[in-house]
Amino acid sequence: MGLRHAVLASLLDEEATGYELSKRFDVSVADYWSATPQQLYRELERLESDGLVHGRVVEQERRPNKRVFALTEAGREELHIFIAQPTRPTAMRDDLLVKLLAAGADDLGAVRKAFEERREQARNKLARYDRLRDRLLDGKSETAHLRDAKRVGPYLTLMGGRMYEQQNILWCDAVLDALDQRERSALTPDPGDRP
Amino acid sequence: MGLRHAVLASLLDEEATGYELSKRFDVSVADYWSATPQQLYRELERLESDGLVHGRVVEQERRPNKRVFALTEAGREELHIFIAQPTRPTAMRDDLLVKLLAAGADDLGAVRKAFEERREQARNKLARYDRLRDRLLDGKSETAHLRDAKRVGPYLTLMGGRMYEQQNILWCDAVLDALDQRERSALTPDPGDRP
DNA sequence: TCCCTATACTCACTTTGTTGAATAGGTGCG
DNA sequence: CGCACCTATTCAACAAAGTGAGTATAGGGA
Repeated sequence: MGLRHAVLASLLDEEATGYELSKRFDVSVADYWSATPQQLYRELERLESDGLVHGRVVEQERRPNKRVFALTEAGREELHIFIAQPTRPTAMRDDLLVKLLAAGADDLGAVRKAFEERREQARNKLARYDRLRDRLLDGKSETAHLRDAKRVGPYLTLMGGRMYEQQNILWCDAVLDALDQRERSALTPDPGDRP
Repeated sequence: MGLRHAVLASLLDEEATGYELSKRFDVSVADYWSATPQQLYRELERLESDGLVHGRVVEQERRPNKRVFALTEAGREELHIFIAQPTRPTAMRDDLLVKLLAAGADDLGAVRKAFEERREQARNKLARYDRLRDRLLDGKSETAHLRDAKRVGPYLTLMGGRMYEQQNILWCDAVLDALDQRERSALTPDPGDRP
């Protein structure tokens, strides 16, 4: 039931069409959730049949008609209930971990490449988060924002993503360092080594 | 195809029955992957019919017979191929993020509770990782281990998990601090505030 | 003796996520 | 003018992951 609540949360700020949501979940919300258009349209239909969102058709002249979905009272209530329920622990499920775990001597090159890519991605995300953060704070201080903003969630989740990517970069650095060390000690004709 | 490779990687060190794997994936490998027994039995069957693992029945006297699965050459090859393939970026998909994002003024108590729980879980995991680390290093230094060990994956993934949990704790601290600030500024009769 | 836990596995089902394509008008560019 | 891309959605089929219950045997403790 993950996507369900992610969609509801995404509709908290403003109503949206399936298409708009697919943009958010492809780029913006994808920071911590992703979904294809198909999933979103399906989820929206289910949410509507459960009465948690309400869609109205907006006729457009020069574009296909669209259905704009908004949260209902029941939808807001559902979010309250969801928030109050126990959170089950999340596993990482990152392919990169599996690759590193499984890597033998032959794979170190490929693993290095994978980690360099990951580090690059993490750096890009971090930069994006920093831009989003600046926009969100809009010149004000963090303290002021946390005091005055209607909802603190958007800022604090952003900080969560930011810290996650920073840690990610550090981990990639550590792994790449370790691989370097390996390579060097494999190359040097190691004099005093145990067979 | 996530579980598939996680299972293969788990069989790299030693063969196992579905039951044993379910233990690993419930506790140990669950550090970064989790699966129910049913998933594992199904996955093992698929892997066997694809020739990536091979199971042999071990007759037991005082226990039900069991099937012990081991990697085949094709299984090892599959892991090499997997490692060399591009890694697709992983989304976080953490309910806690959605909860925080969606939280309004009424939900701050519930959110606080959720974050305190998460922090506690993270601390426990961290402690477990530290124990595993000590066992893995077995008195040797990190440098020595990285130089001499057959595979560096187990240690480096452990360090990844460790860093992840440390960052998790810091994030929980930050969020809980922010919620505290909120509460205080909501309680104090704020004199010079904009309506 | 009875119940609980551990071993070892299976069946049936639902929910999620992924892939590929079809439809259909509009905008911008060279 | 044609071609690629953007808006906006739908259909069909499948693969992967998760849920819940059930079966059977054995050992240990109250």
